[in-house]
Amino acid sequence: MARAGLDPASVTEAGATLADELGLDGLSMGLVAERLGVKTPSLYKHVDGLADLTHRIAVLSATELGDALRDATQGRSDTDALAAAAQAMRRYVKEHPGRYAAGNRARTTDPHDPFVVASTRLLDSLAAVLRGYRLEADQEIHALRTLRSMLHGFATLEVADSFQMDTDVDDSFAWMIAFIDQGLRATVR
Amino acid sequence: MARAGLDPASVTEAGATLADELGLDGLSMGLVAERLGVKTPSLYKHVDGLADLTHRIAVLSATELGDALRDATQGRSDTDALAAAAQAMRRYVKEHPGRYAAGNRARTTDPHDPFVVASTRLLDSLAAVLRGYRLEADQEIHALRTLRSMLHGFATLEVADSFQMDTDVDDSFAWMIAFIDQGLRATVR
DNA sequence: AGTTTGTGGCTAACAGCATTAGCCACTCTC
DNA sequence: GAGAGTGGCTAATGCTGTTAGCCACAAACT
Repeated sequence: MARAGLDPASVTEAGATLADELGLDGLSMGLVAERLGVKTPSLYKHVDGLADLTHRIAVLSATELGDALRDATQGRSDTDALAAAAQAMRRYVKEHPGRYAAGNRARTTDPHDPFVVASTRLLDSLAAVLRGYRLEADQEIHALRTLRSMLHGFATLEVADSFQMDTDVDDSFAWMIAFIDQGLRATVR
Repeated sequence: MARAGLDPASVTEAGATLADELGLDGLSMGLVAERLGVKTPSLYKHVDGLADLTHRIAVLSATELGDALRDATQGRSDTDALAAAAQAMRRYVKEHPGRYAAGNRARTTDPHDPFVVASTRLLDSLAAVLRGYRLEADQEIHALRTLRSMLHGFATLEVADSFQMDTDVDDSFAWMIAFIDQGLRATVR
């Protein structure tokens, strides 16, 4: 049999793409194998089963999203940085719902887990945006959690098709960003 | 064989409880049957398979959460109502993560689906809270989506154990509620 | 009370998926 | 060119969801 030239990264990438297309629940070892032109058991030479594959997708997702946030906020500050970060996050979740879902499913106890590293980097990018608002030090964590909750909540509700009404979702998102921007400005220092 | 006295509601309840205990992904027909003291195929006399069971749990969840919001906001207004609704939602998701997850997974096209009815009622309760802030009519939907995103985002991140740092999560939640309260007050009318 | 009918259990069987064991050919190295 | 390791494969197992078909009980009707 001709070698297929697979490795953990290519298997993960194929799995991530499939998860985006079918939803994370639709992901299966069989489909990944088929997509790679290989029989299912062959995947086990590169990846330690479906749980491991899912976790690798989570790491990929956190890394990619962290990069997207970094790129988006590069050279911007305050309101601009906030808007750019928010849009970047929303777009990433819309384009890669399966990957993002994998990231949310990830549970980890090990602090050396690459997922922890990647999501810490991701959170740092969001925290950097907030720094432009010069909040009190002890309020920063609360603001970070609030911002993250909003963005995460909005994006997941949107990809789950949970917004009824036909009012434009883009408008709502813009409104929400303006809302948090103004709120942060008004927060006592 | 002595009859077990099951019906769709009791099967759904058992499934919901199991989903809360094990996570929605841990839910299986076999476990539900075992918990009810019955063999797996018997469940199919009451429920149309795992997908149907999950959907019924989603309806249950939306209904219960709607009731909780209604109860919590009863007789309160403005800031009090907002805080009560927010706490009620957070508590529900913490106590019933599996049910709530089922509600988020629910996809539906049919407008007569009881899930649509229940979640509309739920959203109405949140909208009622906002009415106390006397926003412009065309801003209400945006504010509703923002509020919902925040609450949904915070609660799901919390039950997914996604908040690192050991800063008190209760404090962050209170901060977030105060944030949105002040923001809504400051919104131009 | 006896008969009848429908319902809600059951066992048996099957299909799909993840996973493991064990084999074998190709490829890279010396 | 010989040898070792790697990465495919087939075969087999176990678990889960689901369907088919049987049979006993309970309620309803005569």
